[in-house]
Amino acid sequence: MKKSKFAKIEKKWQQKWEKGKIFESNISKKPKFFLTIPYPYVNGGPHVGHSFTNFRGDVYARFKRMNGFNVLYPQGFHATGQPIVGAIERLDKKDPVQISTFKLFGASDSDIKNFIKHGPEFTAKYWMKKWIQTLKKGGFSIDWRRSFITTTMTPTYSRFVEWQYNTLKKKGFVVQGTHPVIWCPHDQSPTGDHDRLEGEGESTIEYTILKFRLDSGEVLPCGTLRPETVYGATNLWVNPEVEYVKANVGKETWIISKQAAGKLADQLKKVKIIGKVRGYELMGKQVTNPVTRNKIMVLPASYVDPEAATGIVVSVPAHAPYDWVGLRDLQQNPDQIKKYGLNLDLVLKIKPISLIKVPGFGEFPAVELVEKMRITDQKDKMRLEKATSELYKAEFHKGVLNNLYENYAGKRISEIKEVLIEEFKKMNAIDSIWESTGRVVCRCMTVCHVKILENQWFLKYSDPEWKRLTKECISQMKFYPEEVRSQFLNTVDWLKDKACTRKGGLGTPLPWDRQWIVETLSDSTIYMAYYTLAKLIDQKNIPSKKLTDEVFDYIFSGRGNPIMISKNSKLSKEVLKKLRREFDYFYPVDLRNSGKDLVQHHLTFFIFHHVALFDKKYWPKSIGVNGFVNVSGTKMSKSKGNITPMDELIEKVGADLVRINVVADAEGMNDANWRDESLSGYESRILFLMKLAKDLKKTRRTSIQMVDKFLLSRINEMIKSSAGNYELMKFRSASQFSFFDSVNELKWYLERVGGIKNANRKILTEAISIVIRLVAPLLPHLAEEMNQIIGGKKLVSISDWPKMDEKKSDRKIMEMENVLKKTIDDITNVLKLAGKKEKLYLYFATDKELEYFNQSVDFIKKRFKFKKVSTFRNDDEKKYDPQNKSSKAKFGKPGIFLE
RNA sequence: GCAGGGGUACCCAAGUCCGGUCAAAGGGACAUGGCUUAGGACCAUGUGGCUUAGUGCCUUCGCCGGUUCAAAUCCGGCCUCCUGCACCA
Repeated sequence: MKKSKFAKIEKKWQQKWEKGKIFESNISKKPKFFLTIPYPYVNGGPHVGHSFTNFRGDVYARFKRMNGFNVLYPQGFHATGQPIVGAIERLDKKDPVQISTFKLFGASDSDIKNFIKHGPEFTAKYWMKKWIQTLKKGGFSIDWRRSFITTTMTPTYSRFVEWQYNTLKKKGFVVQGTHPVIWCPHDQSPTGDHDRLEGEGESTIEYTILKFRLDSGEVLPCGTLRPETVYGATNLWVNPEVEYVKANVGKETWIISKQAAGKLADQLKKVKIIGKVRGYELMGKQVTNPVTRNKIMVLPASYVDPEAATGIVVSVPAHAPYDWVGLRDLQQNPDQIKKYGLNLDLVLKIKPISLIKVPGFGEFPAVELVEKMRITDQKDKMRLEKATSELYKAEFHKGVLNNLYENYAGKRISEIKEVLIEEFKKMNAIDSIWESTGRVVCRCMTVCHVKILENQWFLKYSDPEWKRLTKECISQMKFYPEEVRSQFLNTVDWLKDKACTRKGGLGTPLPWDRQWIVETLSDSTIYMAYYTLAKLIDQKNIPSKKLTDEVFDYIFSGRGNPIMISKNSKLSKEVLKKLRREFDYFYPVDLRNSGKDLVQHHLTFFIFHHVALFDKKYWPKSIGVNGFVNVSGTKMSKSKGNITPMDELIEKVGADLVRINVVADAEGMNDANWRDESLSGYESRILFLMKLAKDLKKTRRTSIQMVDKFLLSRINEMIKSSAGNYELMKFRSASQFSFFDSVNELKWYLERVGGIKNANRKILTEAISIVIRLVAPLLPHLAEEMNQIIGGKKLVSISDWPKMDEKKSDRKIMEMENVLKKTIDDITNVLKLAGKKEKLYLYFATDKELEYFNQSVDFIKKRFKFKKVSTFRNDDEKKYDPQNKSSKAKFGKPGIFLE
């Protein structure tokens, strides 16, 4: 692989930075600025996808450092939970995808053997080292003394998590409860989106069970999402080919599919199977409708799926396309009726019962829709599904109940559904069963169902007071871009209680119930506070057992008696006070930057936990959010094989080019796009600046001209516009001003003065030195290099941001230069229309323009290769003006005559 | 389904909050000319249409409609793309 031409330069400056310890941040008199980005999960190395968030963090850190802040920019590493454990399991099974992913990031065969041999913690630490190597190569301005890896691998950090949860529990924000989850009966664990072979995005939903009863007292429970249609039930459907079971459910005996029995057993019901019933045995039996008390019949339907709900279905043919088609099929098939020994007359007598009036439909919407869509039989599942969802939606939102409902006639379904369910409950007519919204298959190939977990621990995000505090914090925060604020507020509103513990994977056990481990998103909400302590904890080699809850309470709040606490914890009073001082100096978090996908969970949790655990003065100050990184316009993913490791990229094109190519590509919530073809544009401009810096010694002129003042004016403008955009994390705009516009101004200046020799050394040096500092956050290594070339002694990384000098920013000169540029455009235009000319005559309306242009005659002459250029006031009597062009002259627009 | 953010010329993208100065910054890409032994790099010009000695006009900013002397920008409706939706990092 070809190495970047900047590699040597970058290495050189990285070493100087490290030697000078300039990014190590200690308590000082300067104002501090504390920023963090999420710690990466270490089951692989960094790739371009990480680069956006990471580099944005570093650019901002560098910008703030140059603006007089004592910047703390630390970096930790994350290894809580299942993924790294899963990765090792896959390696063990020789999974080629996992092996190639690790190899992509630079692991060798022997590394991989070691991963399997030494397990997840070893592997996580291996990748942490890789990350640090790459970040150093990228020139990140991180204080490495504060790094750590979660959670139990750093016992002191684990202790910190324990303090966090003990405290949350004391405040009532951690509670125990039950909760439905999608569950794999084989793995005996919840099946999250990422663990699914099939059914990503499916969630849990509660079906109502309508308890129809046989005369014998046994229950035929029907699962439905529309219990309100029970009034229109004409029959039940049972699949004659399926073997059902008879089971004691609570105090009743239910006939249900075998699968349903399994589900109910996982849903807090006592289920005991006591026998079997063949579907066909139920045909023709009479059951009593639990609400209307009407008697209806059990009929056969092949579409009834034993996997779905109870495996028994209530038929409402007027409003359910499936039911109508089932009924129609049966009525047109006397053989079938005979086969199951049903009474032909009774079957033929069944008619749909109309319940709901929907605009656009008559009495029996399902019948109409089936005919309209030409659904031929119950095997036509595609069209039946479509008809069902269409009709259900229409009826739910626009449907109105008819007179069958007595008290509720005329009401909309959407407003009456819950009321009816309550009523049915009181009648002991219903029960419920949980289902997933669609089929979910676990990675282990097992079909999943819903389990109701008991004794799960929850973070009580639903707590109104907690929500209120969080919103109060949000209202005081800054957001970059400001648009995400409403997203945070919305998230706070809809956030419900969240399970915060798990049974498997790496992590910190819940201190009071150690069978549970604090789950990853829940142990990573306030760890920024740990950065402020990490350095001292390492240096003083403080054991975790000395970090008692009392100690943490004192450090984070300042409350408590240090002498007593020191005595109890055996932590020296001096160290205790030092820890407190570190925290108090660096906290709060001034900026947290992250990808936009984290807004709805991590970043919101981050705020929740801070307001719960810390005093107001330690609440976070701002959040920055950015988009993702696409590669050449397509989303990055393992399956597309377009994951580009950051390391490789830095080797190939250099850290600064990678940095600017990502960071300056998009701002706001937009996704950045890695494009190789953009690199040459950056590179050629960088090389131009480098050459200019080297060429400074060739400058000869000492007099000051208008052009010089113009250059300084423009560069001064750039200071302001760059800074404003850097401040708002709008790095694309910042690069526009600091880099592209500045380079264009410098190029224009060189052309105006007629080459480097005719440039004014003092002016040009000043301009370049400003530009170097303006681009330094984006191109830190190359800025250092250029600064050295022009004789700068101090490291740019810790230099002051250039000051905007109002006196040097001369509006009038910029206006004049604009007149000149416009005039040049006009001359170009005329030449194009009129053909080649040799002499130019310009007529000005003001002396000022005349004077300005007189200093630029050589430039104009050279540019158009004129033999002669003459300038006049428009009222000059001695002027040469055969076509009276001087009459066209206005301020800002001189008259032009060419011949 | 719920919530949030988008759709601007060949491509990326600024402009939208605070209507006119917007045929619409900047960057790519392409074309022509210059420079060069050649290639690259660099410089100039051009990239909706017609017109013109430096001008003027018409059409254009997802689609349809509205407000206004005036709309990429304000209002209403529609189409469409992206992100998240929980025990998963």
